[in-house]
Amino acid sequence: MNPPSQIPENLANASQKRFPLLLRSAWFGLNQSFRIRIKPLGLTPDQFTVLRWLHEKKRECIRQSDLAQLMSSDNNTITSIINRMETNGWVKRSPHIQDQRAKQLIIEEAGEALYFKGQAVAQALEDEIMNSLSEAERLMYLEFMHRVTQACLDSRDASRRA
Amino acid sequence: MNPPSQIPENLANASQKRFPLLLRSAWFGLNQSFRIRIKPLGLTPDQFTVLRWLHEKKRECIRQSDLAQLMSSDNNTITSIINRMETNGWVKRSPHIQDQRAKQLIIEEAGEALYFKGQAVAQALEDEIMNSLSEAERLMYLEFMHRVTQACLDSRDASRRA
DNA sequence: GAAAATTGATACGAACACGTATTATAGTGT
DNA sequence: ACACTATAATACGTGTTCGTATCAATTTTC
Repeated sequence: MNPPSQIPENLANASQKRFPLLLRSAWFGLNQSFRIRIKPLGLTPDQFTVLRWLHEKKRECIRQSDLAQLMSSDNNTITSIINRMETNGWVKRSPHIQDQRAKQLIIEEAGEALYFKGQAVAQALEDEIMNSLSEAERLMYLEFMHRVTQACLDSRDASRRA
Repeated sequence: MNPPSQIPENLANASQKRFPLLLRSAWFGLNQSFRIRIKPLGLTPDQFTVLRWLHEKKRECIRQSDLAQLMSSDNNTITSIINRMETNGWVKRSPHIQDQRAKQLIIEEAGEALYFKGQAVAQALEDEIMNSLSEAERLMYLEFMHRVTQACLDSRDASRRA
C-alpha cells in the first residue's frame, strides 16, 4: 500500500523516458526558472525572446509575421505581445516600405538595454543546464535535438495542411 | 541585400543549435501538432495530459497538488483545468479521506473513453517524431534528454527557493 | 494543548496561445 | 481593368500559465 501523498518520483518511474513527457517537463522547468530569474527586470520569458530576435535581426526588416515564424508562434499572439511592449517603450511599429499591409518592428534603446541584462541571465541559465552533459555528450545531444525539433515542426506543418 | 520577407531558414542559421531555442521550437511544434490532431475529440493537449495521469495512477489516490507535480504545473492551473473537465463529466472531485483540505481526483467513464482515443493519436505522433533518430541514437537521446530535463526542474526549484 | 508555520484548494487578474472572422493590401490570371 | 486568391495585421472569445491573496485544515514547535 503506497502512501497516498508522496510523489517525489517526478521522473523516477515507468514513464521516465517518454519523449513527450520529458519535453514538457524540460520546457516548463526551463521557462519557469527563467521567468523567476528575470522577473526583477520586469520582463517575461516571451518578451525577452522578442527582444532577442529584434536585437539579432536588427539589420534586417522584421515584420510581425516574420517574428511569429521565428518564435514558432502566430500573428495573433505577436500582436498582443507587441502591444504591451510598445506601450512600455521597448519596441515600436513602423510602416513597411514595400508592403503597406505589414509593419516593421524596431527595438528601442530601452528595449536593447533590457535585452543585454536579460541575456546575461539567459546565458548563465543555459550554461547551468548544459553542464549536466559532458562536452562530447553535449555535441551529440544538440545534434539529436536539432533533428527532433525539425521533426516536430515538420509534423506541425503537415498537420496544418491536412 | 537580403530579401526582407523570406525567412524560411527557421532553424537554418547561426542560432540553430542553441538549447533554449531548440527546446522552445520542439515543444511548440509538438504541442501544436498534437492540438490539431486531437481537436476532433474535443480535447486540448493539457486536458489529455490530465486524463493520461489519472488513468495511469487510477489505483492511487491523486490529489490536485499531486497532479500539479506530475505535470510540472501548479495548483492554480490545475484548479481551472479540472473545473472545465468536471463540467464536461470527464473527471470528478471527491473528498480526501485522511486530509480534509485535499480533493481526490477520479477519472470518469467518459474521460477514460476519451483517453483511449487520444492515446492512439499521441502514440502515433510520438513514434513519428522518434523516427527521426535511429534506434541507437534514440536511446542516447532519451538518456541525455532525461538528464537535461532533470537539470531544468532542479534549476526551477533552486530559483524558487532563492 | 495552543501558537506558529505549512499546505491544499480557490478567486482574481495579467500575460500568453490559438481559432475564427474581418479589414486592408498584394499578387495572379485573364 | 477585372475578378480571384493570398497575405499582414487586428478584434474577439476560449483555454492555459502563473503571481498574489485568501481561507480552511494540517503539521510543527514550544
